[in-house]
Amino acid sequence: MRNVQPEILTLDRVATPVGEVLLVTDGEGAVRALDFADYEARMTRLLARHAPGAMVVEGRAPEPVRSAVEGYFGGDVRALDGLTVTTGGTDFQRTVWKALRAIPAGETRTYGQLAAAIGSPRAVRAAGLANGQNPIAVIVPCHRVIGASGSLTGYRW
Amino acid sequence: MRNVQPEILTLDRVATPVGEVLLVTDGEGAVRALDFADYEARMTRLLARHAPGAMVVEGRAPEPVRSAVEGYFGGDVRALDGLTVTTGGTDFQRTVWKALRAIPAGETRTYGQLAAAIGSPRAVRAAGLANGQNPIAVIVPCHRVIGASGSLTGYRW
DNA sequence: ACGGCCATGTCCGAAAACCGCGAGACTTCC
DNA sequence: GGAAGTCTCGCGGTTTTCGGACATGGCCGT
Repeated sequence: MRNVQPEILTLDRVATPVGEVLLVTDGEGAVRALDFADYEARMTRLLARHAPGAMVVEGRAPEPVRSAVEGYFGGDVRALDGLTVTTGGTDFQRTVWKALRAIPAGETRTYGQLAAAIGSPRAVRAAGLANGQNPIAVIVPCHRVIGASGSLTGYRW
Repeated sequence: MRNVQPEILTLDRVATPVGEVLLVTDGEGAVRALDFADYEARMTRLLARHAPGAMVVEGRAPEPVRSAVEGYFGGDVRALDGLTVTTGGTDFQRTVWKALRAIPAGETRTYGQLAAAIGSPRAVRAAGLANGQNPIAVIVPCHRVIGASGSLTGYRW
């Protein structure tokens, strides 16, 4: 094989007040990955896992997506809500991420609440893990989840 | 992910004097897999390994390929020589299969000769295994390889 | 002559480790 | 006595590692 033409992903670099972000979109305008430039290695690793064999080329993201990202960092916390995201991962992971996006901006949840929301109240730790595998930082708000005591618990990046 | 549009493969069923054969071709007319209908499960498994995510639809293979297969089973042992095949697998496996196709019709080789031909004289057993992973029966003549003593050794199907 | 051992590359299944947690028991300090 | 901090253990899904098995053949020691 290996003549199967790989999927083409576009990597854009968007300047924001808090630093440069990397924005990866696919041919259909869906966001595939996003992270701060400082964590490029991490993002690349996650992307490789979720889109094996994809070819990443530098380029400009579709305008609506680009505007949304700029708008968010410009102060409009809801600017990202309308974006479509496409992720790989297992069913469990996608379920977790979907639940994450349902958290309104400004609110927080504990890992326990998150686990309960996806129907597996005891899969607390697993939910935390899935949280960390999320390739789309910021849009999928992994930062809105805190420990039961209100602490940050981890978040090592 | 999983909205990556999958590659489309065509599965044709060709009647021959010795039974029905399954013939899988891709959009470029290359043979991707071939086996007798009795071993459909095995072929599907190998295909899944070598072309992950591909979608298989029933249909008619390109006419030149179809004719070649019919011609071979009709008695023309060289009818398959001109076909192009496309396989997945590791480098080692592809090397083995390429060496296999180089064996003229009617001749045989031992596993040792086969291993020597690909430059790893001691990888005898590995060569045998690679032989079994071959998704394209008949065209890639796994049946022209015998044990050093002239026995059939395995070939459990 | 005969039997046993080892090399070689890959796949597969099982098992264990890994984690961005939380509850409950226990200790410590007022 | 009570409140707050600490330790231990189990939760569940995913990833990684490891140990076999396999379509054999040559070499070495008996």
